[in-house]
Amino acid sequence: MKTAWNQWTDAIAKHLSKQLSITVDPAEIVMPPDQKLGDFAFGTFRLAKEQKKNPAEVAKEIAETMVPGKVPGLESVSAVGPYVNFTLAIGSAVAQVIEDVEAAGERYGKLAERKEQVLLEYAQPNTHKEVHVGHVRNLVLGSAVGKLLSHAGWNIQYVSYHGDVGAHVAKCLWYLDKTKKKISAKDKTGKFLGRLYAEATTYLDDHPEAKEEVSLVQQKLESHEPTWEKLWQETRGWSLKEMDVVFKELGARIDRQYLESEVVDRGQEIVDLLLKKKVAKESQGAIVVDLEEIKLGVFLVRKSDGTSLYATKDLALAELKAKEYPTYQRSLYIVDNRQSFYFKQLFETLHRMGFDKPLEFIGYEFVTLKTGAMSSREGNIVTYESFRDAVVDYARKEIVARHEDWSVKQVDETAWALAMAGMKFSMLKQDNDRVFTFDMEQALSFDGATGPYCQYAGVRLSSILKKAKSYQLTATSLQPVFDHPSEKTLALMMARFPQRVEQAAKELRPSVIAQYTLELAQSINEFYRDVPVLESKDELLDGRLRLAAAARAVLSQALEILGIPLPKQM
RNA sequence: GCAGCCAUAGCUCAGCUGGAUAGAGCGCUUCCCUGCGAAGGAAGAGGUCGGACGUUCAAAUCGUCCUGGCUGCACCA
Repeated sequence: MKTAWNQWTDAIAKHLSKQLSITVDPAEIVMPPDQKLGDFAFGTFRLAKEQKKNPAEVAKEIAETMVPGKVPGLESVSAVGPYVNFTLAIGSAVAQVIEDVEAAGERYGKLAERKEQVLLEYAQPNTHKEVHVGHVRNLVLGSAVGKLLSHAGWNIQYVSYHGDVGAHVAKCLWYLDKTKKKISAKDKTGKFLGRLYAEATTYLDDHPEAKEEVSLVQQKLESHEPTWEKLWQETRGWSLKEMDVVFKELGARIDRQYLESEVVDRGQEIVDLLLKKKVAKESQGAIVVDLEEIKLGVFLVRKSDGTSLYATKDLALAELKAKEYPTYQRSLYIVDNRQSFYFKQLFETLHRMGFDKPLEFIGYEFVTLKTGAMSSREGNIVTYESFRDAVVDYARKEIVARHEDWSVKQVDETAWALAMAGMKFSMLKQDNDRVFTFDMEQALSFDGATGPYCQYAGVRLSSILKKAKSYQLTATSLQPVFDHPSEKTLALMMARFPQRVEQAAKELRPSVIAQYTLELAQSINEFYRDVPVLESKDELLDGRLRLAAAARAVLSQALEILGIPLPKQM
């Protein structure tokens, strides 16, 4: 379906093409920097060059000879400098956008459905460690990328991957055993294990001689020694259960949970295969893939003691994914940018072993603190839980201050919606390739460019619509009665949504949608500031209410991509 | 040494498939609630778009070089 926006630019481009006897692409119809100049603009640079004339003159000629009425909905044409500016009539423009949104309903802004499957790997916290704000960025970003691609029509399969074996597990369990910690029922959490892991790390720094003991534990774990195996399975369960809760809270969908333990054996087989195919070779006792000639260094796939490492398992994981999802068209990995070099090596190695399925790496910069990098060693990790609790508490306090009469349930539900908005929006509003400096003080603000700000605009519209229920609507069909510039600004903003979704999906950048949501919220603010909806009469009242409802629908769609709910009240 | 990312207002960031006076938010200075909710809005101060050269009618945007910061680069994950 052609959107209102495309209809306008197409019509203008077509008319210009005809009048000037040249081909004007609709993409050449752009937006002026200031809406006072017009709603659309056409730069005459190319034309002027061809005709060897001054661009301003060309613009003036076009504007003078063009009859606005020839293009439906167009009100006026004017030349400013080298640009021809086009202004739409408010009434019909707004009505057209509302009709678009109403007709599309839930599908507004969504691109044509396609069958192709996309694998999206994200959510890779390890077991036996704490889930911290760094993981939150991954989870929130991954979910948004998935939603974005869904809107663009792809069939997304969300996949998580957890390191449940390896040195860090051995370290944690070794320390648990060594210190003979008493474990109470409430200790059976991933958080508890994460703290143990941190303590173990500190201990080992002071007692490097104990590393041999850890190594021994790791060997016992890898040889499935029954007592250790049992402890491993039990503790892993705590972590996985906790992650499950975290993912659910953040609305991070997982269709298939992969664990390193299920690919480690196959990984070793693949290394043997690579050796046989001479893709890999022995070096200093270890097995590597030499990628020096393409400046990718050497890729270690098996340690000299014969045990596996990350790469060993990732090779097998790629294979397993391809086996379980044989028809996938794209396979995305949402991973910390610090691993981009590693992933280049991995993809190249997969390629050399004959793996020809498409793979894409989506990197994002890490999360740091004002006081410096987060490190379990220094114990300055901001855990997901502490972050969430602080934001929820803050939200609750703000709500109670405004609504003394609300029930506990109402306060809790709304606090949750605001907290999620605050957390997610702050993580999504900036681009992936920017280091995110986590600042609790900033996180605890719902003013300005924040998630709650966006929600507030929607809530205000809801408030108007709710009050309007007592009004008697007289008109049934939408009339082009709109007359305020703020109505048009809002409508044009709504009309731009589909193309922003398309852009964001193409670039895999949820920040495009976050920025759009802010702009839309601002337009909504202008609208209800300037336009007295409930004081309007008859068709105008009806039209404005429908504009408000449509605007709220678009806002809600945009927020949905970001994983942010729109509360009824706040 | 090799590679990747970043550099735009005091701070946090948009804008980057070249185009009209470089935009938000925070903070700061003033205003606006008996008005469809002030988690809002209006106004103001604040910028050599890191630097140089180049391409172009036109560069924050493209290219080259440089500077500064961050991050990777063999037995961690």
